[in-house]
Amino acid sequence: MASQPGSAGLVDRMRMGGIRVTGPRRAIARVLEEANEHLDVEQITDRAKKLDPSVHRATVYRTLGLFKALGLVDELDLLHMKGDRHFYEVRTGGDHAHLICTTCGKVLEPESSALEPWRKALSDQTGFQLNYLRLEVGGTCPNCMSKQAL
Amino acid sequence: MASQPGSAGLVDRMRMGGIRVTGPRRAIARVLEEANEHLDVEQITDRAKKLDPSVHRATVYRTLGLFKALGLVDELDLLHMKGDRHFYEVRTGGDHAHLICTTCGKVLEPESSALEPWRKALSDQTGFQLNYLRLEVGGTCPNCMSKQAL
DNA sequence: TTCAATGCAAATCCTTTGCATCGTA
DNA sequence: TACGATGCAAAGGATTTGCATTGAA
Repeated sequence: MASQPGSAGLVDRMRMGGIRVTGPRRAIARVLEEANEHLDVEQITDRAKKLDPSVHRATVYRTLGLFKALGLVDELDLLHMKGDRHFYEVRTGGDHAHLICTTCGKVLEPESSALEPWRKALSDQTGFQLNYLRLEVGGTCPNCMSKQAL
Repeated sequence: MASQPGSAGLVDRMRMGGIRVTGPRRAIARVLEEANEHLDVEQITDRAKKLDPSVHRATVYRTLGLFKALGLVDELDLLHMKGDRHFYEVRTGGDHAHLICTTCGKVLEPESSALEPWRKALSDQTGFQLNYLRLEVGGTCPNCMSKQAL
């Protein structure tokens, strides 16, 4: 449990961020924290409604925008596999890549700490202060490859 | 997977891909090849119209979709800096990152050949056949940082 | 000649916004 | 209590699609 960005729950992090903790926000936060996959707005809305039926889609958009601005969640598009929907995940401490099978849509999240030296070098060379890294890799998973071979 | 991804011009690569070479496609290809920045659909349409006034926005969408499917171009969103527009660039041989200043919007394209070992390891570990890599890094450029310091 | 490609306009899909009301701090 | 947050509905913007026509191979 690192004690930096990803240590506390979203509700606490909302308070730290200085925004109000409301019913809809609790529901959305819980949905995100309990998700095992990457959810899009529609999925988040549906699940949040089960926790609090009053949650409206517009609120989900607004809340995700806020969470994103506070650095509580990251927005992904997973290479636009299926339309232009965006997906969300709780932001944890470390960078990680997203490895997407462009055939079946499966998503893996390999560790990418090996990129740290590269990142540091990039910062040194360009003078940029880096604060966000998104790495998405597309390919074909072993399972889909064997199916294609048939 | 044409012979050498970045070797031939888009028109030749269209032929290799087995799609017809039409006026609108020539115009769009030329716009992409002559662009120094990353263009969105609107910009591509505007510029293509100067070469061939009949080019319609719908054709640009269809053509970009085809080019993407053939691996001739890559689609980027540059971290959704300005709305959710997508940007396009001609696909060359090697991977490269996109480094985006989230304050002024400037985009750099640092070499990322240093990622090659990581990519190989990822492929070995997961069994995926990798064919696409998108790396987008957000930060603040030196210029914007000094302005903020004031 | 043939069938892919195109222009056009309408349809879709995703996301944002105006406004009156509600509820956290 | 005050002001941020929300629900609802309507607006907005980007992208896609149906269809008749055009044109590359």
